[in-house]
Amino acid sequence: MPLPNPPAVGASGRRSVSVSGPTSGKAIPEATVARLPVYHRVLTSLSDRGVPTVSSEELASACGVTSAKLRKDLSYLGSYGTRGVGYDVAFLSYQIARELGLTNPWGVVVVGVGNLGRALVSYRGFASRGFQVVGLVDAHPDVVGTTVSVVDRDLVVVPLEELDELVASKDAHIGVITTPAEVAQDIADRMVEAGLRSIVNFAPVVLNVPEGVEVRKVDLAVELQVLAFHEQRRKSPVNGVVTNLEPPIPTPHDPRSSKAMNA
Amino acid sequence: MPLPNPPAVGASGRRSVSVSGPTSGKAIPEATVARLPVYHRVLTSLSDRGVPTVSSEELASACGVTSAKLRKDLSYLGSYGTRGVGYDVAFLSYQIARELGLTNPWGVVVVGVGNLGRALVSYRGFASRGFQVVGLVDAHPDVVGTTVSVVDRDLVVVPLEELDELVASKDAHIGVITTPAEVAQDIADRMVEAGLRSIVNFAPVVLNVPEGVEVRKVDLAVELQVLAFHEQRRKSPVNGVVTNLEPPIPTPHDPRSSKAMNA
DNA sequence: TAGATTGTTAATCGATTAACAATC
DNA sequence: TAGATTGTTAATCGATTAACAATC
Repeated sequence: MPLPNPPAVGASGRRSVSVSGPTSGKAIPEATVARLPVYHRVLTSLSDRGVPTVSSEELASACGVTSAKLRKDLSYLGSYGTRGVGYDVAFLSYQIARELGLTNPWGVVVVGVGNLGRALVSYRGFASRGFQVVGLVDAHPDVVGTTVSVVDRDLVVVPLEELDELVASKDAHIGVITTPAEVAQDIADRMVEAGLRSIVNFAPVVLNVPEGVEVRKVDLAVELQVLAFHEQRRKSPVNGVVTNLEPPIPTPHDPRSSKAMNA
Repeated sequence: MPLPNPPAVGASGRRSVSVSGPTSGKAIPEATVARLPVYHRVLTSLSDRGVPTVSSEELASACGVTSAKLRKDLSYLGSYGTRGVGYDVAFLSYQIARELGLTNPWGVVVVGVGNLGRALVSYRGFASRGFQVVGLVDAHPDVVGTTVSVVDRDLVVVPLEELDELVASKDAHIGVITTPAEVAQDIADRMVEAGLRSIVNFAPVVLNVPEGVEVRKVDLAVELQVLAFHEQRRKSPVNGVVTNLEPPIPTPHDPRSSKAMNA
């Protein structure tokens, strides 16, 4: 019974995501980790449609990356393809799921049950394999005690004071912040205090967290502003600024009255 | 009347974001562009609190980056600081706003007025300087014709067929997709057809768009999965996989019956 | 002036890419 | 076998970092 190609251990040794690899071995670059969920989703979709195998060219195209990048990314996980054939969809999907830690469920606590929080927990993407909303928290008395239906059942919103208890009793690992910006830092502090080490932050603030706690920020305003930058470039393709002679709006006062504006 | 330090033109010439710079000149790296909105927000906050000047060390700390990175980023825009003093908050804020194209407003059209779409348009972050929701679109007859209050006024949801007309009449430049995944590609096609070149996609699919159209993807599932990866590493710090001897769930069929699983 | 802080340089690091030997 | 496609290499590219000369 021939074993799969043994994962190429050793290699050079870039500094990346701690240790990992198929059964032992190489570190996985952060850029690769961020793409694995996309590969996994597309593979799941192919699997649902009954596609048995896929080439790196086909899969890459469906994922919006180049085939070279895809193959390189997958090579960090091990040798799961077959030369001349491609990848077995179900097998590769499972390997990625395993690498991402999706084979057992992670408990998620959502703090801030306003419009956004409610929208997210009812969002299909949340139910995607490996995650379960195990608690809803809010500080507002009007919201606490109300029932919100998440994917598989109903949850009662609990007050902020019960966050610690909730995290412990439900074995939650991930916190999602959907509060107003003003209170987000306080919520983050409480989450860390409660033992959470992974946070998704939807509030438009930079969170200050201790070493070892990972924060992923989701910010519509940032996305819009990056797009606006490119829109502006489109309008004046050669020389950035269109209305360059408009009146200097802010009048620098403190130092640098010399640095007012230039034509 | 001394002019500000002339922007250092020329330099080496990395390939980055087309052309740009203070009044002419250097390209701005994408990584820098993605951080400018954060700098801008923090500067706005400092300005609101009446802080007149800030050092790169202070600002960097508030933005969650290193001061070296901050200064390098700002150097792409021009020389807007004062050695020995720091940066004038209002002045620097304005320069970044100008660079990002936030000095004139960009019209935004939101397609998909479900829970998420509604939450986003009522979200404060949307009202952040330079953006205005000028249209709401939905395909569902129950939603079309209903009124939704956005930041400054009410908008009536229009049917998908009126997207072209809407984009043209309101001079919209950015499209936001908050529909179910199944229809997102169709919506993207229609947006491109309507003339939009900037899209924010909240649907969990990879959109296929022509050259020149920019898509920013926002995906909670991806964020959660990246965090799950790190959580898993935390559980088994040395050797990635904990339950490595669990039964091989997917049985690869097509090729590679040889590549079943390894211990 | 002396102290503080910027703007820039150069080295390092990580990510991408193209090409191709290995091999199914 | 001949054709197809992976896994890996090496070159390139872009981003980060530390250090410091310039200068307010």
